[in-house]
Amino acid sequence: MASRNGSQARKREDHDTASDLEQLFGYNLKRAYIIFQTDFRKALGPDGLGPRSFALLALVVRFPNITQSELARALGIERSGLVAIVDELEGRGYLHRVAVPGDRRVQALVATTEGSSAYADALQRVRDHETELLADFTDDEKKMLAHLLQKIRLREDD
Amino acid sequence: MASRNGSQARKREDHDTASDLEQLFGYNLKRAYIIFQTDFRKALGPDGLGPRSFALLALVVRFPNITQSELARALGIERSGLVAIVDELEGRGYLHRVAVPGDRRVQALVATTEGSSAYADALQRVRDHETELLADFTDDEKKMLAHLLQKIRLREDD
DNA sequence: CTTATATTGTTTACTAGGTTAACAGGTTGG
DNA sequence: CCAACCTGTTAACCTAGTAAACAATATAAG
Repeated sequence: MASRNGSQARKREDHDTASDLEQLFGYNLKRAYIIFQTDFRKALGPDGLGPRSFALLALVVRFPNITQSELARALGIERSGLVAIVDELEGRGYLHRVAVPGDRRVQALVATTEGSSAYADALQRVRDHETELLADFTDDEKKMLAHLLQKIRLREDD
Repeated sequence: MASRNGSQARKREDHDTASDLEQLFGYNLKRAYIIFQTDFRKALGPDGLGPRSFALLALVVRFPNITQSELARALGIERSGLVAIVDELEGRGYLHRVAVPGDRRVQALVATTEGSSAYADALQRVRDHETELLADFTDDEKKMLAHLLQKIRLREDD
């Protein structure tokens, strides 16, 4: 039995006992992000692309011959962090590094046909999972959410 | 001269060259979260509390004698992940583990006065940094953002 | 041309923030 | 009394990065 101490009689689950955390945008943003990320993995399966690989492949498919430095800038991460992701995607046969005639430092990235179709398939799954996650949202709410998140991203380079 | 050239000069950032990523909620949520998290650290300094420790301390201050299992549920992480955070906060002298008379398995957590005031200070800094990050947002937009993020969190236990 | 500076991809070591599985000790329901 | 279940904890692991150094290459300045 071991009932709680008298001073601690109120239950944690009560709505009127919310912590400061619930009012903070950063905390709620994080929790929301975790929900999406978890569902992303579920949608693409245990052997499917991870979020990072998916994002990188999206850019390579969209911008053939993009370089790793450009990718790093577009994704907002360091160049060094890209290497492992590119290695993984090359290992799957989804893209390859190709030499660029004018500049021998650069390794441009090009998606294979297998990579393009794997990406198209993954994109559909991701869109479906997002649609389901936001099933309770009206079109206006979705538009508003997209707008507000984009607006936050504008503050990126301050 | 200024009008046409200016808009043509932007290359990758243009709307007509956007990747699919820009339309995905998960990706934008992640980027927004990164922006907040980075600014959080800047606001609290190199030796300040990290986001995890801050969140845990917030709950301990708000709910004295909360247990680690209850914390894990509230924060949405595993019990095992809490140990290091509690150790850190105990090491800083911000809280301590206390035995609970009725149940010898449990170690209830109580914030010290030092912990409470460090938390109050940190909370103020975090609120200020969020205010600044969202300086371009109207009150309606902030309310809407808070509402939408909370709504996403409702899908947590599906 | 030559020298200084910058850029590109890469490796290595490190950090943050978790998870999963196992476990000992303590509690509780049948 | 015993089986099942909680609690905190450790250990090993995973994801997603950063920071610093480096060789090869490219570009700018004198």
